[in-house]
Amino acid sequence: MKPISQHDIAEASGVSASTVSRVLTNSPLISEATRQRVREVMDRLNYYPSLAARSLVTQRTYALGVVSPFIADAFAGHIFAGADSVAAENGYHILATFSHGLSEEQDLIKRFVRERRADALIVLNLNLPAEFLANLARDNMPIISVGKPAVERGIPSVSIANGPGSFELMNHMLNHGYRDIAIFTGPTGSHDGRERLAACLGAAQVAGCTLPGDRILTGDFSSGSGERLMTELLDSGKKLPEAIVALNDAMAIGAMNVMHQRGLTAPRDIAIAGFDDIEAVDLLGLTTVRVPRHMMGREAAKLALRCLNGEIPSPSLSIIPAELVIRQSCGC
Amino acid sequence: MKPISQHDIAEASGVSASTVSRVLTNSPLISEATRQRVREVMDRLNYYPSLAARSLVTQRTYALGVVSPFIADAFAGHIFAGADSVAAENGYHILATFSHGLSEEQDLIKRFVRERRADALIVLNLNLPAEFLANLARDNMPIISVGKPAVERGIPSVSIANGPGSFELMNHMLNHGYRDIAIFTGPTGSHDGRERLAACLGAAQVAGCTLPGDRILTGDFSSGSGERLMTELLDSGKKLPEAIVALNDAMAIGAMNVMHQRGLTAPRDIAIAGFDDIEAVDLLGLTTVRVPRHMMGREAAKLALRCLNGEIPSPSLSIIPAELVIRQSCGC
DNA sequence: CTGTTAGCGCGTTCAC
DNA sequence: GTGAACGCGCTAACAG
Repeated sequence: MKPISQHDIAEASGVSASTVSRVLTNSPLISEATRQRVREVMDRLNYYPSLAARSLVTQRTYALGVVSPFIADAFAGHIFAGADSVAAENGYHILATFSHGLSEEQDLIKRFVRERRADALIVLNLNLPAEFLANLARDNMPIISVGKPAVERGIPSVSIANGPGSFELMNHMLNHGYRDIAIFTGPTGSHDGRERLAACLGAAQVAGCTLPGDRILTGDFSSGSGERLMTELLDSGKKLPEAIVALNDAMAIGAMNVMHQRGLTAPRDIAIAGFDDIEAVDLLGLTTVRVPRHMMGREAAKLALRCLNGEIPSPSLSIIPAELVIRQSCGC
Repeated sequence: MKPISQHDIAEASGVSASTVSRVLTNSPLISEATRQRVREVMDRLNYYPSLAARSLVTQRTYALGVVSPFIADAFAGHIFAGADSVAAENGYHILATFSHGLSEEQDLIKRFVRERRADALIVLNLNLPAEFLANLARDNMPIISVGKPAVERGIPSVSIANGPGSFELMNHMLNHGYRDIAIFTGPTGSHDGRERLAACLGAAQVAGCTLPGDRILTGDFSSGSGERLMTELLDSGKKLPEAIVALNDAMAIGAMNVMHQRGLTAPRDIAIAGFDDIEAVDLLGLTTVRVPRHMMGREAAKLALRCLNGEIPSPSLSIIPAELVIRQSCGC
């Protein structure tokens, strides 16, 4: 069954194809009467314009490409959902792709661009070489970074308020009266990790509490490293800290697992907090800082859409507030 | 900067546009020599054919629509990733959308179909009225169901081997020597819940172990209901079961939380197992059954692609094996 | 094997 | 206000 075309509508309503096109594009040069009539016929025949044909002439696909590193699929789901929600509000769709490694990512993007599959790109954990990005710019393809800010490279970005979030979290722990606090950090290369650590240290300092160097333990954001760090702490024979602030939830969970195995519980024996608010931690009662992934997706899509309207001076940074989520593990 | 077109390639390589088209579509009616030459020019000029133009004539978009209920975004991420992996292998892309409620879902799908945004549809938790599906069929849009099988409605489906998975899990618990086992079930309406329960009961029976009615506790797949059920068990004053089989992980986690609060640990005090293998449970050491979401996505995309090649007799069911994942909570 | 011709379904001039 | 003619970039006959 062949789909109905503009031409069919034209015939059925006794006008020309261009008139139908005009009502489709909401052209003002149309009498209300014919507009009504044509609209009716379109409804009755259940007509939608062919995107391919429209794209061909407008050079727009009404799709936003979202490319995510393969690992991040759970994380990505929320970003997609957020982006999709604003996309849908604007007649757009989300073209989702996962990349396995940097070089494949570049190929994917190149295809998106050259095939004109999408009007703009949203890239998670953007990590592309500068010259590659320059080429994209030449192709007139707006690109948005989610997660790691890339504003200095002229790319509108949306990222999390790591600083304020960590500061607030740390403050909360300090307000509980804890003074001997250990911090489980992320890998040294991590942008998020650095920001979070700095803010935690800052909060401690403001509270007149200086953390000795051996209370800053370097992990890698994996739950395994959380387990390792906690084990070291317990096996060191030294005095245990009153509280632990893990710079992400996975490490916090790892730490809690070890505690659990040793018959310790949070916050009774050691208070603990994390960062991210991944699904699991609600169930564990972990106090943490929420990274609103859905909203990040929304924000990214908004930026993308704005770029498409030429509204945005390329460099622009949108910081999503991170909300302290208080559960029981902190001692509350 | 205007994108290069087929025409540009034709000029640059001294042939006609159709020749370029032929090498693009891998037509055999081309001399190896010119093919090489044209290919070279395409590479050099970094040319990719415009999808819109191609779609317009071939009536194919090379996109697979995936629509997921909004709630399932974490779950959906893995399905997307899986579907995308086979899509990519075939030059396809994934158009992802989230629906909020059934009526919006229908609207979304209708647009997909009429605008010809996608060549086939993959629907998660398909729950569409029969007449609606009939219309889709009239529009020649293949549709695949993921999760709930809908084969009886003539729709190719991919779902999980709930039965075998649960049977194996239950067997494992029985092999541990547990005879007094409580089961936390899903909501009565749930397809998955029913299948899992039946298999558990079957396994018990085979082992010559009959579970009394008060050992079948009705939950709703939420962690809250797991907590509630466990609390009831503990507060009942009656003898505790040796083991608990929760028909999904969320309930198992809820139950573990309550145990934890009461100073009990699994498997020491009560052994426990779940179903799904969501991210959280690895960290908790929960024995469970893995639902391979990535593979389900792959399978769905394969089915969709096959439909597009006319290879599939509409009704077809693809059951993804569910793998027992043994951790510590069962007593191992 | 290759070039020429004709649309695919739509938006956009330009006349009327 | 409305219709006719043209072109977006590509594939698919039809000739040669």
